[in-house]
Amino acid sequence: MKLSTRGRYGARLMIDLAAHYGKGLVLLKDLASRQHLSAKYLDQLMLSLRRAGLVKSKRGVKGGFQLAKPPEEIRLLEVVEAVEGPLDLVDCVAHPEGCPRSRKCVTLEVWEEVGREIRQVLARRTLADLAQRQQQKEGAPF
Amino acid sequence: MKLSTRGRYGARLMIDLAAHYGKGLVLLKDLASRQHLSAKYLDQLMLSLRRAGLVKSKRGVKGGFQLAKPPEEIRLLEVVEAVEGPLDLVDCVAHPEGCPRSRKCVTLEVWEEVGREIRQVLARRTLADLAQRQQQKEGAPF
DNA sequence: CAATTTGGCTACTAATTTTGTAGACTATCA
DNA sequence: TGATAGTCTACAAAATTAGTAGCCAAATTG
Repeated sequence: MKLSTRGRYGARLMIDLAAHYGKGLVLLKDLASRQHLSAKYLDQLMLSLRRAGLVKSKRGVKGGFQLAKPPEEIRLLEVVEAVEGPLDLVDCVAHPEGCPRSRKCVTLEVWEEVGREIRQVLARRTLADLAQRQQQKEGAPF
Repeated sequence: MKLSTRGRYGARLMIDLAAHYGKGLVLLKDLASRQHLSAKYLDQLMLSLRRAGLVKSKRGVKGGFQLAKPPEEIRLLEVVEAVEGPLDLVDCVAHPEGCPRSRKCVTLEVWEEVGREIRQVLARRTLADLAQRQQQKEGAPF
């Protein structure tokens, strides 16, 4: 019941990109060194984020990454689902037909409800919110 | 971000025990065959549930298991946490001192909030609720 | 156009976690 | 005292996650 590194790193990555929004492209290696993460691994996360339509990239000498839309329009939920896959507590929520018990399963309903709740919390936060809070914290003494 | 089999089986186990509450001890092997699970694996889950004070057991010839308190007083949250451990999305919620970033980490707050929400949903359901719903569903045509 | 930079993508390996099994031990009852 | 049934630790197999390697494709610059 833990978020994997993909979700955690993905969130940090996108908040970083949000902080640089409107200031041109950001290099993957800069992102990696700022966040103390392996560039090669971030590379993979970027693949997912790009395919989900959350970041745009440009290759070659003056290349880099940037958010595909303003940080106000990107919710943390989208980011996490892009890199982690659907946020359900159990697979049978998405594929109830695979389980013969699903029709008579009381716990299934509960797992569904928890999933909805998780998505709601994550959908409340946009990258703009988070980037702003981040900046406030940076300024604080510690 | 999935619940493991421990949480899923644990819930089914306890709902089964709730349905038999007040009717004497239940044998592990009966529990296992009713739920189509390995007795040896359930054995382990029972260990956790007993240590958490949720079930009582008796050894020997007329032994078996039963809930340690009435089903109305056991919440799904207790069951899941007993077999899965603390329901936090990230470890740094429980151990922020291990991460140098924790003080300035904006995502930490979000993960904490999600954790609270998950616990709230699971705390709303008691084993009595679930066992009753279960019985209703059993009776239904399909 | 050739060299260099930077992202795109696939495949693989290593580490970790999850899922289960084996087996020896202990209590209880007839 | 022998059979039954829970207790507990350790181990093994399977699955998932985390991270690396390496080659390809596009853009820029000289």
